[in-house]
Amino acid sequence: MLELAVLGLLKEKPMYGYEVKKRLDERLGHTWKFSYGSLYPTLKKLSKVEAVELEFPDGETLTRKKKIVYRITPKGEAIFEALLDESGASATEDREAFMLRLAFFRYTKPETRRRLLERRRGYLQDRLAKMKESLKTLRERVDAYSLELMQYGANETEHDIHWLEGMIEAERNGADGSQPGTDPSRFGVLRGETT
Amino acid sequence: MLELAVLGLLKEKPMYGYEVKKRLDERLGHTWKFSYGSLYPTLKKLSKVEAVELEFPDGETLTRKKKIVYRITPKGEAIFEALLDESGASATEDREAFMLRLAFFRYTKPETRRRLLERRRGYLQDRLAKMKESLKTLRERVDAYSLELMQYGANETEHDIHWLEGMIEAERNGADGSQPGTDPSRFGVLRGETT
DNA sequence: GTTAGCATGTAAGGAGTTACATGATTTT
DNA sequence: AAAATCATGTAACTCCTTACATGCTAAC
Repeated sequence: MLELAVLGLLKEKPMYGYEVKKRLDERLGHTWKFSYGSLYPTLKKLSKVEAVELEFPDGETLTRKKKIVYRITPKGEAIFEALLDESGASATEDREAFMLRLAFFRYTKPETRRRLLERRRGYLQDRLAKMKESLKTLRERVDAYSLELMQYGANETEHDIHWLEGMIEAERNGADGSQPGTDPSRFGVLRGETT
Repeated sequence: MLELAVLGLLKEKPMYGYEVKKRLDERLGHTWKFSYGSLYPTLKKLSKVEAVELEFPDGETLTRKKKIVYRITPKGEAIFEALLDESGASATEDREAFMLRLAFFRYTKPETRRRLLERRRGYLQDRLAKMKESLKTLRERVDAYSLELMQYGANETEHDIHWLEGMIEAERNGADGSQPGTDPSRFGVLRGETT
């Protein structure tokens, strides 16, 4: 996960490790968090397989400590694509994995996007049906707190299905040749202007 | 997490490991999942510290394989309470940890419940403010997919704050002596009857 | 001049997963 | 009699966290 996220972000521009974390927190912090204790080892690992290269902004040699800019290499781009493709069950069943893929949708083919969105929708529809079943049979047998939690889950799932539906629709209306991810009007299904 | 969940569920009645997983999936599967590969080692660990005791339903000795009922012991109840109490930052900042606590609210004092709910609300309010800030500054700099993701996050957070507000209110109206978790009318903030 | 935030890293360990392996029981 | 589901378990491994450690730089 972290490798995919880091490479995906470095595609935008070279960055410090610190900045990588800050930006990923901004965009994905809602769904997925990680610590510096996993970030730096990951960057190290990526540089060991030559997916990223290091740069020292002061012009000093590598003896100088602190402040390292990481830049993605062509090999890194290839690894990124491989990781993005390798989206088996995890990318549809795991919320975090799915959201991470969504964050990098602009690097995927329209067809890949549609497939992922529809699989996720299908999975959630399935789960929603099961949740409603459980709610029916358990309504009298569990306490109010557990029930509230289950109801919350069902509501959220329903909401998510709606959201996905809107995005699938938007993909359909924009997938005929327009550049991916440049037209904001295709989205905003749930926008509701919170300001 | 798993230890807390398993002990909490076993407080209801003795069960097979298999049943433990099924029931936890029903109630918490929306937020939190686990595999049998972690369940059985956990049960083993719990029995090693005498938090649970084993029972063989066929009346056979332990030579007989398969089908083991686990029953929580007084020591297990103590461990459960300790784990439930030890809710530092994780229980308010980590969605899964918070939801797990919520599932066992009926075993906590009204005061503990109020504290947890309010801390979680405070945390989400904080994050929402930061998310809105990010949205403002990033609106022109990131692609539509990332933006949609961030907007989704903000919407969901707002929704969650509302939900918590309803529960805090419900706690206030029901915390004056009524048995915890027995009056379903205190809830249903988001119910909306999905059937 | 001290607090807050920027910036990087490591060692030990926790909490799970995946894949495998086995066999009983129920349903079709 | 085959397939699904019930039921239990282990070994190797992955991914990440926590706690620690260091030092720079900007703001107040």
